[in-house]
Amino acid sequence: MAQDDLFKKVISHCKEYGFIYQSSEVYDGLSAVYDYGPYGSELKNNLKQYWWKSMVQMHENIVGIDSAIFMHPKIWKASGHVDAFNDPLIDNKDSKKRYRADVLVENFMDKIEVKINKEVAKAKKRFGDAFDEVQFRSTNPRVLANVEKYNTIKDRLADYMSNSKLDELKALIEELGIACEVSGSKNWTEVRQFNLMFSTQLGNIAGEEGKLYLRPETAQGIFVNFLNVQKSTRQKLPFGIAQIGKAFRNEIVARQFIFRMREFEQMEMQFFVRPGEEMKWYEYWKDARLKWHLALGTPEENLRFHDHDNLAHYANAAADIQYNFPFGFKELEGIHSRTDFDLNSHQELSGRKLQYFDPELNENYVPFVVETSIGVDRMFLCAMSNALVEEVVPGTEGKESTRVVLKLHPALAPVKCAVLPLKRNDDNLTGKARAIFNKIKYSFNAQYDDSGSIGKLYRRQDAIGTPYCITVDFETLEDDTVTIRERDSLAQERIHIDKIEEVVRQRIDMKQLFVE
RNA sequence: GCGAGUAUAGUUCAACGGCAGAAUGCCUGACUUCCACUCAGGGGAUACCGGUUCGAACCCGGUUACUCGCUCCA
Repeated sequence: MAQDDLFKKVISHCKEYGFIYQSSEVYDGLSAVYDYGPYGSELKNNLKQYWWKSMVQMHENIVGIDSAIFMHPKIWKASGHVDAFNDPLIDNKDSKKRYRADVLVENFMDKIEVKINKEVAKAKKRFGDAFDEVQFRSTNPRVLANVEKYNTIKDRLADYMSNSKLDELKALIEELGIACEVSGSKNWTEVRQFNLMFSTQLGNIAGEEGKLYLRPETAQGIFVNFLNVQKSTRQKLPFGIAQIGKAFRNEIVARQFIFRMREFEQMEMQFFVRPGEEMKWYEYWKDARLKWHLALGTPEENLRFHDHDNLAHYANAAADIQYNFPFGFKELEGIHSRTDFDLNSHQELSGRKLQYFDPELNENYVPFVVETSIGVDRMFLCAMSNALVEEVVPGTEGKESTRVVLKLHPALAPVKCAVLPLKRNDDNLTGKARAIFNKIKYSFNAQYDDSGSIGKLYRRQDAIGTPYCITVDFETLEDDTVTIRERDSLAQERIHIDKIEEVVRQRIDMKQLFVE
């Protein structure tokens, strides 16, 4: 399948088979918000369960929490989200290129600086050894004028930025005659503020609300609970705290289906380590997280590491695990060495000590943090893009037919097993099949279906990724055996009714993902 | 957010400014001994709001959503 073709097919398959719907569709939808349907929520839950098991249950030194979405507003001050994600943006109407307004001004200031230095260099050449640079800088009228200009701009920019004077920022850009690099024109839109965080209010009396943010990441809920968790679970460093939860971000451009949504779900783990040991653990988690993806059967060639060049304000090393989505290699998961930035900030702003007493070193310190952070929805999209296949299979009377099949790992599949009567108009067969379904439904998610020919029923189950189909035929009525059909190989095996639960349970067991 | 394009049954596509149709899927029944069989019947759509016109799915304006470009990230 061609790549962009695949993307369209994934989206329509998700809708058609009840995995994902556009939010508020009857009202024409809500931009960049999606709802998970019956099979989608099963798959999503299975992904979360796989992550939780592998992180929390498989590590004695990792525990899980579930912190609230609402948090004290100061948390976002401390984390840097209030300041770092409030970029003033401006568009050039001719080139359609978008810039950060403050960066435009800063670039202009850089040019002035270059001019000054050129002037100095020129004079140096002219005067030779006798040149006194300090004196020249403090007396040359052209240099002085430019320094004056530079400082004025710097002060004004600082004023406009810290006081959100967007109109004046635009006026400054026009006054300086800054032109777009691409179009060369000075045809600018208004400067607009980009707010990363959604705000809401606490308190139910109008006018008395306190401003509150919906969390833009789950990590801060872990940081502010660091000591609570450490003390109540008696953990010693290194140890980790994991959390799965919703986060909210206003995106400038939110697109590409569920890849970038305004409301999304994160699976994050913050691993607290002794300062100086963070790079060792950073490498450890990079490796561990890649293995997690490979265990699911995600092809190695579709996964790669991508090291960040521009580090976020809190990190000293950062890498992405990228997946080859239908629209190219994009970030699926991030592994960040977050230093002690977050705990330190919270310690400063709250005035509470957030330190660990290390009995080995006999000293207190603020731990360093290595974070693994993966988007559930991106993982969902990865699993779906990876699994959706169209293939030619032998059909009736030797004719070939195509089938659409979701080759999800059995442990992730929304429905584990379908029970299908070979003929639907025979009460003995349907009755027997229903009885089998009613027996196995307690063990795992199963389905009963008799509304079509056996071939059609198989195809339906293929389309939602059901790994096993139990077919009840006339032989079943005689000796209580059924055929169990495997989704990917189409192989059929005859087993006794009493063995169904055991056989299926063993093949869908998540345990097999943890065996090295 | 800006620009360009798109919007008709669940899906894929038709319909001159003049009765909105097909295929497929779905539901019901019949038939069928292992990979979308066949037959009969049924339900189902012009994204939304307004304008032009005797008459609008079709022309015009606006809104919304989606796709593609420009930025950021899980």
